Amino acid sequence: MIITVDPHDPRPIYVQIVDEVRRAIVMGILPPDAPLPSVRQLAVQLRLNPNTISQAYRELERLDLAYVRRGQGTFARSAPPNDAERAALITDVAARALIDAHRNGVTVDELVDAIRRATQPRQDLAS
Amino acid sequence: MIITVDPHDPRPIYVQIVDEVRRAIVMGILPPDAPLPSVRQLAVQLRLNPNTISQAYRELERLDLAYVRRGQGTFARSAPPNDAERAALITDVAARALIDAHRNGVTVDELVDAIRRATQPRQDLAS
Amino acid sequence: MIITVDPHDPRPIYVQIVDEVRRAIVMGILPPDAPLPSVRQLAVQLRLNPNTISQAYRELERLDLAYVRRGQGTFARSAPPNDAERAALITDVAARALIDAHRNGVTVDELVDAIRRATQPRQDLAS
Amino acid sequence: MIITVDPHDPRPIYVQIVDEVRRAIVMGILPPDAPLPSVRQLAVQLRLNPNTISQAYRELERLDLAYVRRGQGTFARSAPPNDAERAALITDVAARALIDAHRNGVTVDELVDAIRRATQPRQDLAS
DNA sequence: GTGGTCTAGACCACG
DNA sequence: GTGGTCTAGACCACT
Repeated sequence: MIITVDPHDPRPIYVQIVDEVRRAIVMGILPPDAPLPSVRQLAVQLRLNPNTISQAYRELERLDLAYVRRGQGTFARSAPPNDAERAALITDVAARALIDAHRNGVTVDELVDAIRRATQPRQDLAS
Repeated sequence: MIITVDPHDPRPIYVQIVDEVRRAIVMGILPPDAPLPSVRQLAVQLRLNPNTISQAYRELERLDLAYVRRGQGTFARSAPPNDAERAALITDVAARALIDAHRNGVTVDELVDAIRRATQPRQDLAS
Repeated sequence: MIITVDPHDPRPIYVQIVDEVRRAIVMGILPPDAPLPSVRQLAVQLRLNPNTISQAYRELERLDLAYVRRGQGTFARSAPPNDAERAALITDVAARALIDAHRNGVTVDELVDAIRRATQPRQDLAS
Repeated sequence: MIITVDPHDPRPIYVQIVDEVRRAIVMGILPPDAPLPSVRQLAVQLRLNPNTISQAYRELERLDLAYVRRGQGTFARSAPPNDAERAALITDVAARALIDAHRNGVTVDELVDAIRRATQPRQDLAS
């Protein structure tokens, strides 16, 4: 289980951790009851204060994505969604993006182009 | 020119104002040199602290979307639709969509597909 | 609005604060949208670290009993329950106490006596 | 003698064990000098770390509810039903009820009334 | 070993 | 002024 944080990311660090772990759980990379890295271990690995990790884990518990067993650690809770749930989720994400685009006067093509550009930043520079 | 803010919106109030005005300018609703509402007038209308409006207008000036004429007020920039500004706006929208997708374990391809599907609901089946 | 904490209480301090504020809100002492004491102010008053107050307020927000307005402060949210809700609440509390008592082999009379004793600790010592 | 623990119970595991055994002893289910299950046996049965059972038994000894005979095991105290212990247990139950009531803005009188009402559902209306 | 609580103190964004 | 985030470091309870 690899978790990374980016200090240049505008999201608070603890939110970045929440998002990373959420993704791992939602996608089934972390199956139910799988142990998350311990607070201290992750703090050392990411060179962060344990409190920051703790805050992230507390948030995950609040989101019902993880649970704590005293003296044992933190564990993943929810099962990955089935195909129908996943399809609905994808549609939701797309819908939110479209609303955001529309609100800002951005066309669909511009949005898709920008997404492509952001995720395939470098083409072949050679030749 | 109608500006609204939503206290439930997670964006800071002043950012909401910036976004509203930016959109109006970028989309041509506010033509070059058109006067923006005065700080005091807008503060009364939105029931906000004038400082908040000021902060938004300062940000608009910083973004080169407006300019101040002492004693006269704030005006939309006369420059041609600011391409750089528009590009930044598009990039922002794309970035938000990508964060949302990543958060939910949705891949870029799935996101783009869903956007396309949502906006081209009907497809010509003929040759 | 008076809030007190007792270091001898086994509950964590932040939980004590949550309980005090919750009670004030639930009982209508703090009407909807009434401002809670600011984090710093309460920290000074209770001689606690602001982080501890913050943790309590975050929990209140999680419980949907308070909300935060950036730069303005924290405010009470829910309205006091009506009579029927209140009666149901009281019945629930009593039911939980009875279950607890039964589980521990404590009779109803013993429970009531102990409650009376705990809340009227000193009778007239004179005469 | 059946002992169960519930991982969802907010009480620490070892406290749950103490409470179960305490109740059995206080209520006379475990007569004086009756042997408690061995640490290892109970650990296997409850799928717990033997250290946890040990901690519970140590607490029981501290509470003067059990005693250890080296090489033989742990036994219920022979003393007459421990009045002091029982009183402490009753006080604990009452204290929990009071915290719960206070948390929910329920007064002591309301709590006692509700308890009485719940346990004396029918009342003689005759003379 | 695990997570939970608390203190002290810093810096930031917001209104 | 407000709350939010983060660091550093301490002590505690639990397994």
